[in-house]
Amino acid sequence: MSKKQALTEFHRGSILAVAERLFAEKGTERTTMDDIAREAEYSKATLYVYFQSKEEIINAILLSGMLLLKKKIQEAIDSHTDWYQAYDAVCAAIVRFYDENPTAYAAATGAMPVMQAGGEETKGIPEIKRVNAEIDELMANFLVRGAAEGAVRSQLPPVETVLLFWSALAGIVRTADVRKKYIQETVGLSREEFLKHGYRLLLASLTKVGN
Amino acid sequence: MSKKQALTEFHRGSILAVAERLFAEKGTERTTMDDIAREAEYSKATLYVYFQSKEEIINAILLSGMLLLKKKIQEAIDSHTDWYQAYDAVCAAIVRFYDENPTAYAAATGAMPVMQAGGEETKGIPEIKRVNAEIDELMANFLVRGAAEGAVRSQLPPVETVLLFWSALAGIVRTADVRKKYIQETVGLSREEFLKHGYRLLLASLTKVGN
Amino acid sequence: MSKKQALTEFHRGSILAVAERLFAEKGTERTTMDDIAREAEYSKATLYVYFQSKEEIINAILLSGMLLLKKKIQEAIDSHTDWYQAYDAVCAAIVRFYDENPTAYAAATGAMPVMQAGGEETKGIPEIKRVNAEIDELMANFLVRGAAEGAVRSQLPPVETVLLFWSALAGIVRTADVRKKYIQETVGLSREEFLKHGYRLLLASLTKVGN
Amino acid sequence: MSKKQALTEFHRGSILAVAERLFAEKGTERTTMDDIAREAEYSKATLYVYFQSKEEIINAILLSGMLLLKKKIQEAIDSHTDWYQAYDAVCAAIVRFYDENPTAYAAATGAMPVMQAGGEETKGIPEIKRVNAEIDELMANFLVRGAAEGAVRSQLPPVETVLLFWSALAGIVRTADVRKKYIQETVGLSREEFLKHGYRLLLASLTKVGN
DNA sequence: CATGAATGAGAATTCATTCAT
DNA sequence: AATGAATGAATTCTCATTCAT
Repeated sequence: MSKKQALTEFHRGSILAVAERLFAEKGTERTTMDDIAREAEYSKATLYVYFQSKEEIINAILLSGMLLLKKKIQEAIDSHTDWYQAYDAVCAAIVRFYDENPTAYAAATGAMPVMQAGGEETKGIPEIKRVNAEIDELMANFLVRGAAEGAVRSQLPPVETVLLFWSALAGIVRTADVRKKYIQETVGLSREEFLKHGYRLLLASLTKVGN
Repeated sequence: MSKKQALTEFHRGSILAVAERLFAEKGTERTTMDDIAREAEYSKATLYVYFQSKEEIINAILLSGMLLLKKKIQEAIDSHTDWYQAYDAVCAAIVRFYDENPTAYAAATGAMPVMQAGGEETKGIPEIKRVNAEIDELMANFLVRGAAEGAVRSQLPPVETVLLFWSALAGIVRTADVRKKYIQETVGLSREEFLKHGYRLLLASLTKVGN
Repeated sequence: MSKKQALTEFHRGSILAVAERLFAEKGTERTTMDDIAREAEYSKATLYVYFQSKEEIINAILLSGMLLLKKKIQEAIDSHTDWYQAYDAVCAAIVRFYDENPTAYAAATGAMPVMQAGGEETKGIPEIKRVNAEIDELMANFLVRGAAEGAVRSQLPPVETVLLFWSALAGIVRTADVRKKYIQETVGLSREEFLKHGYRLLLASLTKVGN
Repeated sequence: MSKKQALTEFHRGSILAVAERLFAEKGTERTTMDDIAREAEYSKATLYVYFQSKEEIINAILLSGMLLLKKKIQEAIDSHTDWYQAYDAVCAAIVRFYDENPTAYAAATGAMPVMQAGGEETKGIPEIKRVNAEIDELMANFLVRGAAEGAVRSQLPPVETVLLFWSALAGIVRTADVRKKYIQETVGLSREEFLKHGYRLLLASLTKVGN
């Protein structure tokens, strides 16, 4: 990559980092280009040098986030030969990802609509959907491996189960964050403990015997 | 309630009904006061006679939605003496509620932030939180009943498990809707089937033996 | 017309009057909604209460201008039984119109493109074109009358001749205005004299014998 | 001219050629410096090496256009000894010029304001005006020649008549272009035929006997 | 000389909210 | 109570111009 390209990537990255943070804090809708410009310490016009529109910024965050998520999950899967340990690693990776990329996570789990009302699929959307599907596939294979190792109930259809597991986990992760204070007050668990219990509970639904 | 109060309630109700529908269609952010006024056939200024702000309209919808949800869940719990049948009824009620009150559901499951960034808790928020807690309690008791009847693993701490179950189900319901098309294409299940499989899977995590 | 409608018309009229003046001074492109709002002493948002867009303001000016022009020409035609006198009256009316409605005049003579680049004919454009055609017809009939009275060379095809005459006159009127100073300096004629000579010259091209 | 100057002229010419084309396509206002830079394959900043501002580019186009026009008219005048034939050649040259240099033509005929609202005459404007006057003179002499040859009514004051003729022709040329479709539909004439009829009609106003 | 990069100053349009009647 | 009218404050996006290298 040339020096010029590297610099461009650097600026795009700075902008995306700020945007990701602001989106996480206030949502994409309530985050204005002015906000991003101010925090990123660029002029508003400069934003438009690096991105064609606000939507492109959002999509860039979603896409890079999804790619990262895929990578993290893959690494977690490969990290342990023991399926149960790998399962924990995968869940932990997902939680960590949520912490660092809430906006992308929202899109990955369908909590944010990825297509515009306009109807025409905007630039970048197809890639996002593709990576989304690749993640599903990754997880489905992981389930198949679990079944092969005797850990997972073999009568569960992998793809469907992945979608269910994935959405259930997404719900738990989201709740653990949004209602953190409430959880602490009512059941006295830190977010991390709550999440751990959460994916243990989900594990029970996948495995042969109550865990 | 005096005649005047009744009339006021009528108008508030008309407005809320329209707002709920529009929020469901376009989201709260993209629904304007103009939209609501036009569809409800009031002048925009009149909206401000019955509600102090757009936010109050949103909160009113959330609150009434939560109250309704609580009622529906209570009814479902009471509908069957058999715990397993009651479980199905509860899940079905929740899904139905999501269809009819997506905005309130989003708030009930934490998918929508209920408090303003401003810091000061706006009017109505405490009530919403209270009802939210009451629903959790209702469900916790239902779990306890399940344990008493031998259906639910007794070592599960009820309140915590409810929160987990609740958030997992919320995730599944949301995904089933948002990714309906994707689910149909990849696993060939209708939304209803997918949801049914979903709460059966979650049931397995609660009960003693794989179901 | 109700009082309300009358008031609305009043406001629309005020806005249009200011816009017409600014368009005349700086052109439609360089006149901003801010300019119009400031001069008309409304807030910018109020402009959007009375007109859906800047384009609607422009079109409204064009249409009302064209209607007025048509009326003035009709009146001029009817003002004298003698064709030559009526001819002078028509030319004078057109000149006067140019003074008062330069923007509409520009559109009427094709000096301003009436359709948007977008392709889709925007609201109001068809009416404008229709009135434009009606004016051409009016003038063609006037020529026919001139021929019947023996004033105009009868071998001239009326519609075509009107288009030519009309565009030639438009050119003269425009030049008389834009190059007023230059004309004064080089030939020592006031704009009015220059114009009078202009339409006398054009008359010569229409009539049997050099005039 | 030094080699350096020649190179500079080359670059200025490249830029102006592109700008002229774009101005013709979209108008000066809607053509951006970015557009020009992209098409001319220079960086935007380089444009400012060769021209102080967008306005200077516009003026340079106007000036070179006017010079070209003057040359073409001169050639047309000299092309035939017969005045009537020369007249046709002049008109044809003007029409051709319009096709190739619409922006300059607009300025030459006053359809585009040549001076800025700012008041201070920008660089290049005086030259433009001078050439404009020279063209007028050229044409006036041509008229005088016509009178001497007995073709043109001798009582017509040459300079004034040139201005009138010139503006009338400008109007016809412009209309023939802008309303081409309308003309085709209503009188069934191609633009070329319409224009020919146009300058024949104008000829009648100049000559002794109806033509 | 040539240019990549950056931006200040707008531009049209939107929307929640207020207020006189 | 009900509302027509008005608007301040944003919002996304654009563009001519500058400047360090």
